Amino acid sequence: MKYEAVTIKDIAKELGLSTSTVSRALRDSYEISPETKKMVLEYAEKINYRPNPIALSLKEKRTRSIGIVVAEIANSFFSQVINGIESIAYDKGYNVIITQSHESFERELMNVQYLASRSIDGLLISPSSETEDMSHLKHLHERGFPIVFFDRIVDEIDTHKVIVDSRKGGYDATKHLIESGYKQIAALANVEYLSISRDRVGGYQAALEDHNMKYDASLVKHCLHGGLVYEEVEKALDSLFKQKKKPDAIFAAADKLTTNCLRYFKAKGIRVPQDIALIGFSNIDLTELLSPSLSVVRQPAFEMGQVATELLLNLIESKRPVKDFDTKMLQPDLFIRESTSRKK
Amino acid sequence: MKYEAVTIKDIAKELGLSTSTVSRALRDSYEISPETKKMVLEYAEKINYRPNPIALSLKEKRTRSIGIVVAEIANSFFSQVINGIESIAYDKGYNVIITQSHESFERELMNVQYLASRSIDGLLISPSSETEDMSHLKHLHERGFPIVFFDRIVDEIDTHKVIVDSRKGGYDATKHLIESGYKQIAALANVEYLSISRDRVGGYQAALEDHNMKYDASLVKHCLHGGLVYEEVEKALDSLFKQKKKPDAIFAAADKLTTNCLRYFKAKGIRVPQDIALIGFSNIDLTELLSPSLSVVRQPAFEMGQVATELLLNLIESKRPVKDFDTKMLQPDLFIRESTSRKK
DNA sequence: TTTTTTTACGCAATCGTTCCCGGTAACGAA
DNA sequence: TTCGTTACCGGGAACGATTGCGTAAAAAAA
Repeated sequence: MKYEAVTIKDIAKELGLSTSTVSRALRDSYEISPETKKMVLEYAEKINYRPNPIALSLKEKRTRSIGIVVAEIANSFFSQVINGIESIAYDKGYNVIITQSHESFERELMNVQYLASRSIDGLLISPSSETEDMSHLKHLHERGFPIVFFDRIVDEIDTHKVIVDSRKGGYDATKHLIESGYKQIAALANVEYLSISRDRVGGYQAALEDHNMKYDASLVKHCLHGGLVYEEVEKALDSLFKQKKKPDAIFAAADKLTTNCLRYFKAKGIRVPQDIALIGFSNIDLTELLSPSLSVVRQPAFEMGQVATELLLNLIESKRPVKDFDTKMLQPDLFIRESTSRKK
Repeated sequence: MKYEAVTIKDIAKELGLSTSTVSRALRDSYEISPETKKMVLEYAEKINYRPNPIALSLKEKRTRSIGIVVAEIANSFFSQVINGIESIAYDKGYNVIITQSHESFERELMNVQYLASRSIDGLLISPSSETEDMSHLKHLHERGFPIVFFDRIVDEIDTHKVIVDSRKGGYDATKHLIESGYKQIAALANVEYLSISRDRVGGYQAALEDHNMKYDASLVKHCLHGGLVYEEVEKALDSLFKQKKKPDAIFAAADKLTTNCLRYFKAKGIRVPQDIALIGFSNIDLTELLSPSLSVVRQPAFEMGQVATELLLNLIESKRPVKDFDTKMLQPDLFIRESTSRKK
């Protein structure tokens, strides 16, 4: 079924004018007489004329739309980021195209390829946990395509980046556990090569050392899909609990890891915080309704989306190639609730 | 900063061919000699040529992309629907553009206008709770623009629709409350003119009557934004608890209503299910981790997205105007947990 | 050898819009 | 009368890709 829209030609034909005149009348050019303008404008209104953005894009070599690649929109953190992105983009007249990698490198590649082949003016991306090879993004960046990274960043590509002080988040969470009396603190993180994993675990390690507690690598487990699949969390926790010195607290360094820990404890009849304490990165807005209510490190997701978008639009609208790039760092918030009550 | 992509012209110039020849070589036309083909293909590969989808769209009058309008992607139900949509769309080579109305009519209008002005081939929409006037969609539909409604449908527009048997969902939830011994069952719903509200409350009413319990309109409250803002839920519950016959159970007819009820009870120190039972429509995957774990009516969101997309693609790819429209009805699932334990 | 067919490619129109050049009236001034 | 100005408007190229049609050269058939 084809849908035929009205074009500038239809107006020109009906009114006995040329397309140039109609175009100019619609754009309120000084070269067109007031009467002609009025006539064109009224007729355009009458037949509900809308300029074809596709044709405009072709001519202007810009689409006034930006692309987003996130792991999962179902993840509260990402949906909050997206809301932040939208809030700025719409203000500036940009449209937003959202795609999901589902933590798959292949999907990410597909999405980036599609988006980049001229249907967007710039890209906001938080790479999938599977993504080690960055050449797809590197190529684009080298050819001057505007890219801004948020949350998960890549050292080898020099462009604007927006991150949360993950190290501080990990540090504060761990410090809180230590000060609440926990002694065997395990950490659960996303894959190692991901920037946020390194930093969050780095903060965890620093907090331990600052409090004269030994860092034990066997207490740190990594999950390939960031907890997206329950089984990987189950496996990690199983192995933790099989060790001779069982953990009495867990620091989970990602949203899905945190909730899947809780799911695991519930399934196994392990009580939180009596048997084990739990704190994690999470942006879900139900953490205080959980059983027990969850202590979390919360990221300023909405703000992150806003900042990233502003940076990207700067890149897009800059006249000259940008060579100086910023990395903005936002601060996480620590929320203390029942899941890390002081150890008795 | 402008990003210059490689075009077919660059290849033609470099190889001393015409653009037609290059185009045909790339599309593997029989009219081109094997040697020329090889040469073109290799050079295209070398400079990483990608056809410009904008130019193709202009010529073919189709963009191979579909638009989505939902209230909130942060809502689990919608993000699951979107995943269902994507799963089908990508298989068929369609791209997906997601927009959010945030339950605002104005935002919905903006999004639909943008999407429809020729940048998408079809529309999947679940109108905002504020939307009473459907003329923006009606106009499009009358001009043959493919639209499929899901979840929230509109009687006055005759096109494909995908819904969940909301009446059955409301009926089953209410029946479960009755059979668990609750006597004063209140209902909290989205705005009245929304199809799903009518049906869910309709099911609630039918269940009461089938069990010889009087339907009391004062026990049914509506929230303009479907519980998106906590205050409207607070107000509705306040007024319910001020009545002389206080409810001993609540049936919440939307995701946000359900969780905000829980939030309210927690804030007021009202125990669930001892003081009041709670059951609601919800698609969040944390309901069993809540305190108490939540009895819910769950909708087959992913499947709904798949079915809606299949219907839409049928419309788009149909040669002749479609006059016969389907309304597919999917079945909800009832999950019984602690929040509706039998009354003592 | 001549005619026909096949092969392999180029020309130009097309999609909807903008914008650089022109062009032509009308009018006033010289 | 003639030139210059201003006010309006149209022709046509351009953006990138596809495609119907035309055609030269080569190959095959007569």
